[in-house]
Amino acid sequence: MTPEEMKDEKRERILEIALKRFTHYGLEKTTMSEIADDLGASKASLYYYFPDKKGLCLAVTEKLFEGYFDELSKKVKQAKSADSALLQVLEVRHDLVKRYFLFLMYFKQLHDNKQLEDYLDLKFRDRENELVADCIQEGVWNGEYEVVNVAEAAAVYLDVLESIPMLMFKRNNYKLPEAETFSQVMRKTLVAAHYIIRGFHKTA
Amino acid sequence: MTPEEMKDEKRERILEIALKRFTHYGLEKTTMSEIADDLGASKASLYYYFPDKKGLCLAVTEKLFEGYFDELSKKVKQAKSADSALLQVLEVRHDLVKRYFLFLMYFKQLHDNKQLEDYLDLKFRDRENELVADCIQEGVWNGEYEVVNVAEAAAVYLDVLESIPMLMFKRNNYKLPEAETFSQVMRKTLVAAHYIIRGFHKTA
DNA sequence: CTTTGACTAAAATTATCAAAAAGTCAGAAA
DNA sequence: TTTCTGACTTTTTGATAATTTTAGTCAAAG
Repeated sequence: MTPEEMKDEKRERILEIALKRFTHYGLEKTTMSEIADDLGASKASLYYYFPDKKGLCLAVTEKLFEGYFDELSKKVKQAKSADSALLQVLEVRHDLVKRYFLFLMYFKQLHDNKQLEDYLDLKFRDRENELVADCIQEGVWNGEYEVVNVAEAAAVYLDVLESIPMLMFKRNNYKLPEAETFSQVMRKTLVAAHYIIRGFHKTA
Repeated sequence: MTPEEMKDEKRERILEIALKRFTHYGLEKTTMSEIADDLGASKASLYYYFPDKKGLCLAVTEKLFEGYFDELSKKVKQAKSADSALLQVLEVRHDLVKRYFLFLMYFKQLHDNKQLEDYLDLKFRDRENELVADCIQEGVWNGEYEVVNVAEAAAVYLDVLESIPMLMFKRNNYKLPEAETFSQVMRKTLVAAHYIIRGFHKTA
């Protein structure tokens, strides 16, 4: 194993450990010292692998989203129809939110930084939009759908998938959700998605 | 004029004055003394007409929503089709949010009280749901729509109308929106409503 | 090249206290 | 009797300062 590979591997270990903490306690309740302790090393050594806490968080985020998009692309490719592809998007997305709720929730405070926001919009939202737009475009081509502005339709679909959970969590007074809450969110979102998708279909 | 009517009229004046302050400065930036000054009376006299600040806020809220529902019912009754009725709901709702944004926004902090939340859910959300359900039911009866669970469909429609603006305000970092932001919100919500409504229609 | 303990700087937390606001009440005014 | 008020108490809020925690640095060691 080359030194370069050693270093990458250690970076990966740090990312895994950090993700665990972030998932369980959230960003702001995780200190660099705790991550270092979990790693069995000193805090200072973390700064050898990452420039600062923000950099570490960003790397964790990217790793998480890469995994998300891998899963998403796989599921969408397997789908037999545009309808089922769009429902797959809903499902994979829901799994992500359920699993990494705390991490994703306290995301914002990491990004009081305009630059980072833009970066993530590009990397995350745009990519998701394109993927969904492809699903809808596919539906249009095979005659399943009748949609004039495909990009707009994709954006709306994703906006609803994002906003309905927000609404539900608000109605839950922003408390940490129980399993029951998540399944309510899933149900609501599914119904909304159902009608939106029906709206993509050809009308009578 | 009976003494009872005199009292009611004064109550109304207080409500109007309070609503003005709440609209302009929000709930927490409005003191009872300021309202009293606007009224040209002493703060203590307010407590003759309302039990406490919460009670006053609640009365203002109810008055506001009564006006909202009056407007809403009128517009919905005038609508020529279920589609246009549902779009009227969107429009009247948008006007309300735009006009009383500050007041509606800082609503939550008034209602750290479970009891009040429930009360408002009953009085406000349920009533809105019923009204929209009637629109959709009408559409089903006249052959415009094909919707199995009308109450569920109504709930989804209103959830989308509520959640898309939330999402947009979040993306605006919860800053006080400019006029331009409101029109973006309106546009987004309109597109979402468009597809949901299309989803209510009979499919090919 | 990697790691660390000991360090500094910055941020978050808590404690304190004065000012502001909510809310009360005995009694005046109508 | 009904409506209103000035003077009052209690509660909340906000600013500031003291304290602790955490991020981040660095010279030196392995």
